[in-house]
Amino acid sequence: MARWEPNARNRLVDAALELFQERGYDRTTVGEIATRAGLTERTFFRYFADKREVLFGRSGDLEKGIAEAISGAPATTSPLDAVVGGLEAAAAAFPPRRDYRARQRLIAAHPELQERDLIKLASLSSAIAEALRVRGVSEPGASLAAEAGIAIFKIAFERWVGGAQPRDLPAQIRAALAELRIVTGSTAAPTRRNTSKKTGTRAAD
Amino acid sequence: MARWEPNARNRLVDAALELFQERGYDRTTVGEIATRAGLTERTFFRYFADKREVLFGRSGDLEKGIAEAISGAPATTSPLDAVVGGLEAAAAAFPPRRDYRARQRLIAAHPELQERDLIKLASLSSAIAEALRVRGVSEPGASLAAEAGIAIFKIAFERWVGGAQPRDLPAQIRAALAELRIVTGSTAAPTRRNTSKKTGTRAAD
DNA sequence: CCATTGATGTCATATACTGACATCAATGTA
DNA sequence: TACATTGATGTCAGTATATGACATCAATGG
Repeated sequence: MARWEPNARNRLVDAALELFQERGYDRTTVGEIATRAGLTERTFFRYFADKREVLFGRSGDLEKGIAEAISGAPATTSPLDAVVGGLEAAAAAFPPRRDYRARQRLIAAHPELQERDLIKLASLSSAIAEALRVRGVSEPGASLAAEAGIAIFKIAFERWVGGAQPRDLPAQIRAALAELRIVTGSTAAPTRRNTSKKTGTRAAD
Repeated sequence: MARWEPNARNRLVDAALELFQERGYDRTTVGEIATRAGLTERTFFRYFADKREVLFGRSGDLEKGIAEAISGAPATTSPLDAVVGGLEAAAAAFPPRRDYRARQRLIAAHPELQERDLIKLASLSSAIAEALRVRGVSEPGASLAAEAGIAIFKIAFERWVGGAQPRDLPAQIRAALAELRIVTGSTAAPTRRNTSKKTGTRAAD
């Protein structure tokens, strides 16, 4: 018999989600979360740096997946197409949108959670920019393409989760990309030559 | 004789900046800031919702200025051009970049301050999107153009404050816009530095 | 002359978070 | 077997942020 029940981390996440639903985010203390999970407040802070973080556990995985998808894109793919391709690939593996509804409601209602959400996206943006630089895209193009990708993802995700009629997240992403190209005044065909200036030197995937 | 020294708010801001420089952000308590400003901790929290906010006092003005500039743009101006025009106009009125250096260093070194910075930009993005909607731009185009504008501003501001050679902030903004157009596939050109001052980047050959 | 206002102070308290140290089953190892 | 080590957890004390309730008192205006 194990000394402790397993999955302490998951128990904390579940307890937190339940309690946030039942009583709201600010009227739930970390101590209450820990108690429901059969642990103590001190242990909560060993798993999560702060109270907000319990809602953002898996954000690192996404980062890794997207960066890999970008690295794997053909060398001829343009920066933004590589980014959006990576986003689509990651999005295809997302759980059904109903799993995000409660969480998104919480975030929308609490600025401190929005802040955390935003910094996770900023971190994702940095990872994407880095993946582009490895492909030979120079600054500030890499950062701008990354930020554009994040903008696309934000709007697509928002509409996917919140929209009335269910539409595929990858489809939302493609739609947002097309719309961005319209508002930026882009007229060129979607797939163009790589704008990288070091195309020939990129690593062979 | 007035009952209290005037400019309590500014005194708090100045005291905070001084102390953050002297001892670092986390080793400065709100009580110390208040004391240096000749006030009490409680009064600090009457002027600022939290400790971070003391570094973000004027962000509301920017929002208003940009929104107005967008509303004032000719009806024929494209959404993104209207946004960037607004940003340029606001940027032209910025204090010299050395006034931002210390603050940006602080923010860069403290995730909690980055979070606050990001949510201010998100708020600016919402205001811009709203101004575009008033102009008749529909969703998701309005939000995407707004986010694209923020992306441009972020990169331009970063390079303006941190860059080695001083280059006009409006010029940085125009350069970032040109680069974004390249990277979204608006023009097919390499990501070379555009040395021309005002014109958009053309295909170099 | 007096009531009101408003910026500030005082005090009490909740909650988030951290450091230091204790506990003790499991696990390895002489 | 005996014993040292490890690692997840608990206990406890403390600090800092943030908020509510109430007090103060010069200035202001009728």
